[in-house]
Amino acid sequence: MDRASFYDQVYQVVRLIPAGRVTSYGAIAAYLGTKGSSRMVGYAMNNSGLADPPVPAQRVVNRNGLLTGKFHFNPPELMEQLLAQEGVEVKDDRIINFKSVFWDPTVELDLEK
DNA sequence: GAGGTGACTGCGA
DNA sequence: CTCGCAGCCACCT
Repeated sequence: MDRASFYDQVYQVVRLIPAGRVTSYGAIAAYLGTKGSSRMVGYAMNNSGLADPPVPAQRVVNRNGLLTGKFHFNPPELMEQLLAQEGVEVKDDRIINFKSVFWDPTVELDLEK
């Protein structure tokens, strides 16, 4: 149960994000049941660079599709480069057609309904 | 053990 | 569209 830290749970979900798609911190938080604690998701990503296997943090953005965490990459511009590599267009630190590439774990993973 | 922090979100103006 | 305010809670010092 609590064997896996909140961090690990976040990493697992992020790694399930298919290439060319993105999701929001709130979506992940909601999937983990900590909907009200979207901040914790972002906080967990703080160690994403140290996680193993690596976490595609570039596929995680805020609710506006804005690359809020780009400055946590090294170098910062790496985030949009990785996204562009996967076919996600980024303009002015924001994802173009965000709705089209949005990947909601609560929908894609919880196929109950 | 207590306090501060923050890769967020929703709502009101 | 943008800006500001408050709530949220696991992790770190």
